[in-house]
Amino acid sequence: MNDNSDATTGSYRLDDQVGFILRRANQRHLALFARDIPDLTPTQFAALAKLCELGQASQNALGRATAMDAATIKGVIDRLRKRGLVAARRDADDARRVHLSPTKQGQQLYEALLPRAREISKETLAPLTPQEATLFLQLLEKLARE
Amino acid sequence: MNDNSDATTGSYRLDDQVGFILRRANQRHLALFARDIPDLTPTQFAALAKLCELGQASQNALGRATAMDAATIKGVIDRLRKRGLVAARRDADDARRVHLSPTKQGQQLYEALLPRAREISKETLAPLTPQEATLFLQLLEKLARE
DNA sequence: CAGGAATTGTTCGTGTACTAACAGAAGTTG
DNA sequence: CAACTTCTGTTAGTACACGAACAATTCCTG
Repeated sequence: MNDNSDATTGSYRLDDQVGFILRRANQRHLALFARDIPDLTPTQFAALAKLCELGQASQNALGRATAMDAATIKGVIDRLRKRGLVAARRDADDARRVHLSPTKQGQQLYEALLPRAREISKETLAPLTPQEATLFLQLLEKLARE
Repeated sequence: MNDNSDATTGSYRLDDQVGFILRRANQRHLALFARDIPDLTPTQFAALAKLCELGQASQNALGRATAMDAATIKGVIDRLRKRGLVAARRDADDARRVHLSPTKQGQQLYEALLPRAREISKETLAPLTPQEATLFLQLLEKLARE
């Protein structure tokens, strides 16, 4: 009964902990992204991509759609606006809201980067067989939910 | 042949990309950690845990063992030193090196937190069955390698 | 409709994370 | 042994990421 699978007894090796391996897997993905798309961070690309998917959104709504809190999405959008990829204006119906939409330039950049973005996902999963990759994504999605 | 599994054609949905889900999974883990161990960040705990496992290490070597670059591990160690959890002294044999070891307090804190750390790993994997969790960790490790 | 509650966005502070550039020490090789 | 290279740690700069506190606006409910 000392097989280390119990959460309260047995040895604890940092290298075997989900959190630690998750962090390293994320690091590897970030490195691939930075190599293939150096002009945009993964976070910035996520915000731009989701905004292009949606067509438009308020700032906080875009943050929720991309799993960024209000403080984080603000910085990301500020940088995308500064580069002319995203347009912002005050919402007419709700004076609190900032209405966001991709600029033509933002839309074009997004579409131009799509092949590379697909390639990055592929490379990230390259250590797995196609069957393993499919299964992995299903399990990972379960972990991420909530 | 338009099943979206090709890396160069088909639709691209942000929500289905490895990198995006990986980031969300990591976020969920970080939230669990912060809830159960509010006094230490996951990174700080990783550095302390690995240093306790090894007994001692140079600063950069500890960084490599915990997947942190030189700039990152410095900040982490600075904070652990400030809290009296890690002791540092210049290495006698190699004047470049900073020799690190856990203090008695650091060792005690590490051991006191172990049950909670195990619980966090367990909670993180809770959405999966034990069989799924084992498989998931194997696949994740493959992705993280390199 | 008035007053409390919830939402939106902003700011501040702390903590990763990585790049680039640097200085000093140690190792390698002609 | 001298030049080159590598390794160690440090600093500066940029970019997430989150909690907490805040003001303005809108919503809800009595």
